Amino acid sequence: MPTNDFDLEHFLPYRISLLANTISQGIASHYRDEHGITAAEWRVLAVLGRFPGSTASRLAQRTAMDKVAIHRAIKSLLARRLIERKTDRKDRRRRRLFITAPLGRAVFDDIVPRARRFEQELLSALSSAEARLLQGVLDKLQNAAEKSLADQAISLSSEAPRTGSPLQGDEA
Amino acid sequence: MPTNDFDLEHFLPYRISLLANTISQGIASHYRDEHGITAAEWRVLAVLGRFPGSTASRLAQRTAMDKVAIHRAIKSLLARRLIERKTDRKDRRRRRLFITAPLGRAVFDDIVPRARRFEQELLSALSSAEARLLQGVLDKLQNAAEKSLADQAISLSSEAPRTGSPLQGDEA
DNA sequence: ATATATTAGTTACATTTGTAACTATTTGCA
DNA sequence: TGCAAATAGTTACAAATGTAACTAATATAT
Repeated sequence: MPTNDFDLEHFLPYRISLLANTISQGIASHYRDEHGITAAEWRVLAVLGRFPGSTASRLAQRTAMDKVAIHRAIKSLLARRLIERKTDRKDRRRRRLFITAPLGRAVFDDIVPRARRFEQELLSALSSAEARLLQGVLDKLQNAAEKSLADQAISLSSEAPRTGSPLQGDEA
Repeated sequence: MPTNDFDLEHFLPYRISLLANTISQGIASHYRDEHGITAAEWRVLAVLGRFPGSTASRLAQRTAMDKVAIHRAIKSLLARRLIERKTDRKDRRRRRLFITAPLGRAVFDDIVPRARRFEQELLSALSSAEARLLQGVLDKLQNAAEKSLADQAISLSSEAPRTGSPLQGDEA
């Protein structure tokens, strides 16, 4: 029996990918228009605002971007003097990053409220019940997706199957 | 007052983008491993399974991909003889596309159940109440995101502001 | 103490993706 | 009719992204 009744428009992975696409377009223009900031750069700034002195690899963990993407974002932010870099004296491989005093801070303080407003625009489309459930739903979907991904990785590799969880958490 | 309390991990656009990323990795490997199919190619197949004889531009509408992305997917599927192409006699610009009889169909019939299974893995992580709300939530978020995007476009252009809805629907 | 492995960060290259220009065909209309 | 505008599809080029190899510094183990 051939399967003709598959409907892309209601297929959950497609819906989510579409939504993420539309959102990232929206958010990209929010950031870009005023300050020429990409989404990746914005992520770096956001984490540095919260965790000043983070290293590139710490940023990679916290943003789920790989280290090359982080590197590029950092490079561009450094060039525009929105962040600065200090080599750690204990471990000279590490370079700690900080938002610069007047310049980077100004951009950051301008963008954060915009980001919040955009998020509010999205959330205000939902009923309060829906909004309340959303974070939990996203958590669960994220975990399920990661789990499925990990299971596949196991079934494909002839290596010894992993016992633990797929994504090890950060420190503290 | 500087804004230091912005938290990327709970920022809705980030969460959704992260989820979409993880899902698309998962789904990409689902498709790719057996048949060497990309997500774009899968979307084309999915629509052609439902609407045989669609043209490239119709596919672009139905998959929210632009015509160049569609073109590339089609090209690759043609090369592997998973789809075939017939020039419309009424309008010779149009080339109607069809999944090929044994080959394309076999791939399609193999992938659809996998896709469904993956979707089920995701949905089964949710409570029935959450699952029930999800489609509606995604619809609302999608509309809100599109609306915000459209509003921005208006505020940026010096053109006459649009009156209608941002995305015109399909025929039928 | 020294060789080996690991980690941080960077660079180089290949692949993918997006943007714009182009051809062929059809449509609208003076 | 015939000429401008629109549409379908394609191609060419530029920008973004991913993969792998590399350097420097530190940690580990003998």
